[in-house]
Amino acid sequence: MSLQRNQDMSHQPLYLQIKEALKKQILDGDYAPFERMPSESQLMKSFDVSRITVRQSLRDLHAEGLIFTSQGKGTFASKPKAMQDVQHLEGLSEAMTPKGYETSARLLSIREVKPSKDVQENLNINGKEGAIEVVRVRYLNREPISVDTSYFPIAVGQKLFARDLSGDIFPLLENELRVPLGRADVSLEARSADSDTAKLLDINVGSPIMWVQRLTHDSSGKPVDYEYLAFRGDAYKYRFQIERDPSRNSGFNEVIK
Amino acid sequence: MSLQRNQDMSHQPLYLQIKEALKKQILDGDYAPFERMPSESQLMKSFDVSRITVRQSLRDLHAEGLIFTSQGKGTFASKPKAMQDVQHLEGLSEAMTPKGYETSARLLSIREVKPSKDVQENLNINGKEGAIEVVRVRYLNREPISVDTSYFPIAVGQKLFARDLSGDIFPLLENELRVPLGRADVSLEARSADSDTAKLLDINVGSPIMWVQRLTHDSSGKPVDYEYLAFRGDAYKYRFQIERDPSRNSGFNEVIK
DNA sequence: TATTATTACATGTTATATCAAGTTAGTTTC
DNA sequence: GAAACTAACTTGATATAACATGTAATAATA
Repeated sequence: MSLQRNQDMSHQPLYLQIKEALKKQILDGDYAPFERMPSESQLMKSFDVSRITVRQSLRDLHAEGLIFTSQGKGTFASKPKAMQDVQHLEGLSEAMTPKGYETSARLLSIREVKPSKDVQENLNINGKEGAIEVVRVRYLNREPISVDTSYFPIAVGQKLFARDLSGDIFPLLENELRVPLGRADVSLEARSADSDTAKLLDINVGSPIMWVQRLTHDSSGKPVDYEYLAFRGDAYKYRFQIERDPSRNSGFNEVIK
Repeated sequence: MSLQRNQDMSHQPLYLQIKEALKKQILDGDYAPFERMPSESQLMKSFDVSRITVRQSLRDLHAEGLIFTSQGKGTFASKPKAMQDVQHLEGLSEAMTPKGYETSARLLSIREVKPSKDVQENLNINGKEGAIEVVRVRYLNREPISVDTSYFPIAVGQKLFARDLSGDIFPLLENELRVPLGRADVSLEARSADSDTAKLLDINVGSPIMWVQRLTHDSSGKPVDYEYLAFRGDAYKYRFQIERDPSRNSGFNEVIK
């Protein structure tokens, strides 16, 4: 296994490279659920790194739930997480498209920018690469309801310059640019509108807005779109259903033995 | 600072002892949010351990969201945000406890009331029946983060009078009152704090709050708890993942983006 | 044969030591 | 005075080393 070592720029830490390599193997099914993985000393040899570096990789994988360890026994691939149902999606789309209303978008700007720390971390790019920023205002029945600020990696984002961005970007990505979309991480919080946002949304400064951060990945798990969505508080409601988790178990050590 | 070292049995690893000591300091408010904490070398001296041990403690605290670091600058106490997962139905303290936060609740009132239209419809009771109203302020790390107003049908609610309501109500319902919980309907929106809420949450009137309505059913589908949760906007974040449904090309992609 | 040591190997914990890289404040230089 | 340099911090990454502790298979023993 060859790692990109510290000779020039543009390299990731060894432990991250190892983590990604192992992660890929697990996700590719090279290790079946509950199958034992190579021991730390084996990994040290095959990657030619110290134990600390190996353990740092394993710790990250553990934190992501991809592996678990058992002292004296070894390290094992986890059972892959069950897919979430799609009920959330239904709730969100329902909130977004009340029947009989039309949505549209107005493009404010599209340009290459030096990405902020937050954008860098989420898109997994370094500060030297640029990112493509797209700012739009979205309307529901002629009324502004959100300001969307999206960041794309250069490779993907450059293709957007020549496209019509007055509609939806996701179908454009999927159908025209052939970027298969996968998981998205979303967070919601209530904030106050700053003056720019307030002006665009036609509300008073300080009015409540729903602040949404969403990181969308392609089907291989690579980030393709990180965005901030500022929704007018009085025009946005997020509905969904959740199930009580009946299994309150702890730890998988029992499973092995 | 004296640590229990490896002389006999019944001791915890040094890094865990250090982690707990620092955690206590943070939760006790010895370090204000965003305040710089002692550097790694200072911690090495004061605890008389190696840097690796200190860093292991800090890594755990970081994973729990209690601190954040900035290379070259230092390590800082976080302003903790309550985060809940949408996948499962759980109360706040259930969600937060495994992440290293301390939660508590203060009971403001519990009484029988004539239910509002909204409560009647959601609990599926008529205006002649009463309902039990429980109002509480919930705290995270000693700071108020939400005002919870819950309504229960008489049958369930009466049993709550004799109970300790300073913790989470869900486990109480399930374990002590033997009410098996099932699905819940939830909605989130951003609102402004009214004067009562603002006073209880120690924020200014008009500050953004996350307004949550939640209707919880038992496992047979009968409503058992309808509640309004007013979260401080700066202390609450709702986070979840969604999967793209490959079988359907419409869905959330088109709607949102 | 059944039990007990032994041994080999697994992860867990901790120490010491470098070098890299980001930040800050002071000092020098132009 | 402003810009550049430097020194002294900070956290980040990585190597080598040792011992503790848990597990499993094998060998020795009762």
